[in-house]
Amino acid sequence: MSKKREQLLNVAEQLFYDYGFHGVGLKQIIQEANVATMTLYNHFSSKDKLVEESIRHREERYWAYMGKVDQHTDIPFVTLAEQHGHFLKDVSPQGCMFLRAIEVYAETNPEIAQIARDHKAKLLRFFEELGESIGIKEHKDFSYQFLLILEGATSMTQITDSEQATAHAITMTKRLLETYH
Amino acid sequence: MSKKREQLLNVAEQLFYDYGFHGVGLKQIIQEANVATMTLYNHFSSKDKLVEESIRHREERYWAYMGKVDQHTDIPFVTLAEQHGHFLKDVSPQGCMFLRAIEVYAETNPEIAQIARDHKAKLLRFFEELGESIGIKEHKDFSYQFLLILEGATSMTQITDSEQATAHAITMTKRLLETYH
DNA sequence: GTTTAGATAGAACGTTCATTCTATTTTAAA
DNA sequence: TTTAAAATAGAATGAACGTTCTATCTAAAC
Repeated sequence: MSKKREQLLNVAEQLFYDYGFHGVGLKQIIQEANVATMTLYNHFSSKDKLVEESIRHREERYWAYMGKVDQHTDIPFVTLAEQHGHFLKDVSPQGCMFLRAIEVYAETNPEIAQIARDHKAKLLRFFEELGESIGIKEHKDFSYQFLLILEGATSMTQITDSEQATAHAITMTKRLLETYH
Repeated sequence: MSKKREQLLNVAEQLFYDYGFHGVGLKQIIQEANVATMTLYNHFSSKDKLVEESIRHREERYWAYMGKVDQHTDIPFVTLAEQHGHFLKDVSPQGCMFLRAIEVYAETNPEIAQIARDHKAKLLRFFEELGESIGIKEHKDFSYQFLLILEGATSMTQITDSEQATAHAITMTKRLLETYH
């Protein structure tokens, strides 16, 4: 993978997250990435394509936190809640970039919105399969409610702080496990 | 209150919600509200002021759902979860406008971000006082987790649908009440 | 009937936007 | 060392942006 391309994706992901997809111009991205205009257009055919790739880029970062959890522990879901909390603290203290993409592009660029939706669907399926594999009763309901807790923690991070949000999410996850185990 | 002003606020709130604050131009708002450019500027001194008032406008609509709940019931929190669900279905099926305002304006217009934050703080305080008044143990923890459930339901509405999200939120609220009652 | 305030349409302003073009320079492989 | 590809700075384009201006018109209030 090209070095310039990587720089562009890192800068774009950060700026899009901080100021919103429509709140950042390509000029700013180009400047902060130390890249020429045509370098951007050689790697990405349009701003919307750059948005697309930025979302995929963040998806990989999220799975770097969640995908490596040891699934053979007794309590992988508590660890997953903790990892989600680390992601909130390190990367995503101001809400969820995927949900924002759905909001902003649902009506204007369905392709982008779908990428974000697919990510959430994949996450839910991941929880369902993991829940089933460790013998959780009604693993579909359990997974839905577990994801609801994580999404709630993401939002609460915007209102209070990630530590508090994560601590409560972990408490709630433990109670959820008691209910469905 | 002026009729034109009300038209502007209704249209602006809807368009800002559907396409994002930066995704809508004043031209579109003016056209859909059937109003002249200068009429908008006579009522609101800038686009940012219109954004501000649109957020306050939506705040009133939210309290119209949540503020009228009979607080002398045994189970006002279940009713509040239901009302939140109605708000999601009727008004807010695509995420939370207040959180989006915080995200987009945190760095560029702190005044707008603060209005949205104040709304969430007020909501949390409302739950805390209500929880204390009906004798809930550790009413602060309870209220935080209740709000986390509602925020989670708002996000899950974007991923699945409001009916499913609300049903799970009510189930979780009932369990939360068992824990803290 | 006259006055006063508000609303109208639409042009104009200066800025920013995404995108394209050009011409030069750097980089890396052959 | 030659060659081809990639990256550069920066100007040019046309559209959209928020905002202001102008000049006409409507509608009550006196």
